[in-house]
Amino acid sequence: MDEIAGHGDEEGAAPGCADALADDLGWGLGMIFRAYVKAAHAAVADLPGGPRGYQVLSAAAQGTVASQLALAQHLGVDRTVMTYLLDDLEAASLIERRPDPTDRRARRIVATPKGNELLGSLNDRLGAAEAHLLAPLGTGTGDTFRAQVRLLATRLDVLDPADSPCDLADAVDSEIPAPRQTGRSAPSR
Amino acid sequence: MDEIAGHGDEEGAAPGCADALADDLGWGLGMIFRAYVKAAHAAVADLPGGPRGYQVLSAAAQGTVASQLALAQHLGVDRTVMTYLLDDLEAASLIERRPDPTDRRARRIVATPKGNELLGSLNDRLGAAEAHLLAPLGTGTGDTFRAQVRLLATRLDVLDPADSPCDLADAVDSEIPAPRQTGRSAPSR
DNA sequence: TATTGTTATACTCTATAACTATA
DNA sequence: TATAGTTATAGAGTATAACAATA
Repeated sequence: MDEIAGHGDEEGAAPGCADALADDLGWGLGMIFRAYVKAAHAAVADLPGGPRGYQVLSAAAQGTVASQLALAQHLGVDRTVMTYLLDDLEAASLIERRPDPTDRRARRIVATPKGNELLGSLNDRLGAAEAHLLAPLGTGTGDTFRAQVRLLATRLDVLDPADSPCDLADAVDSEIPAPRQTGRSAPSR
Repeated sequence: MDEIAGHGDEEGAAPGCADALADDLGWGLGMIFRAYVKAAHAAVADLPGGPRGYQVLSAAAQGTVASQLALAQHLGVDRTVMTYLLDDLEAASLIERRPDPTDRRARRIVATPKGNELLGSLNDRLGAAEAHLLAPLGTGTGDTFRAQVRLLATRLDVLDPADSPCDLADAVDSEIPAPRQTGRSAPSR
């Protein structure tokens, strides 16, 4: 897509901090998302593809990935990006591309034993990083926040019908033609 | 920073959708953030800089922007990016760079009358877009979510002391040397 | 003819390094 | 010497278009 990602700040934070940006949902989401990506990137360390490589590996370990395209759409990336991502993960012997017996064009993505083993430690490290990120909310509110994020992410399709998140497990047993959407909001310049 | 941004999906969402990715905080945050950026981009339409241009304009309208650097750090972008951003906004007569009487190196960023006027309608449109995004949560939970996002975003500094969000208003009256942080977590490859 | 996956190319955005002027 | 702002360059990441294999 486009922007909203950067790096560090300086110090001198005030407790009150009553500026308009703090009331801006976009600013808050950007701050949190940026902090998460930073923490997640450190947590997965040398995993090919960074945090997104983890998402691919995690999905592959479930054995429900019908095709590269379905996985790419589920993660919200282009299918060409998925090719590079899988190339790196396969080169690291973490996942495998297996031919789909019902469609020789498609490739099922499965995790290797090595991939499953690594996934275990990655889950632990990412879980710790997430807990650290949500620490300011406290335990109870942190769980509430997680639930809200999950609910919101899985219900985004009611806003934009072309953006539905849950097509992974479904696409396995039901092959939907999926009309390709190409419309984009015009950029600034 | 780096990745996690893409585009559309296909349809066929199941209500249950019980896959591991939905439990992944990073996946959820990515989905929400991506949807927000998409909606915000459409809401601000032809504003130079897109959603980030709005954040700059919003901060400028407050009259508390001590310098371009302070604003850049507050928004989490590089100071070089801020130059381009302000160039475009100034060319559109939405903001002005005024010399700081106390430091002839720094530039105060203020919104022009035209910028303030535009900001009003942008606030309306963005507010509607945000409400639409949070609609699946319901009114009460939506406000709770907003509050949690705000709280989390303004308390991220307890995690990484080098990343504090509230240095905008403070930097106006107290000039802090601010040791430049250059350390970065090593990327995958 | 349409779709999956791959490859090559171009574009956008970001990061790094200079440079000027001030302090 | 250090900092604010600018500019130029290089790099990472992404999107677009073409292609081969299959449906």
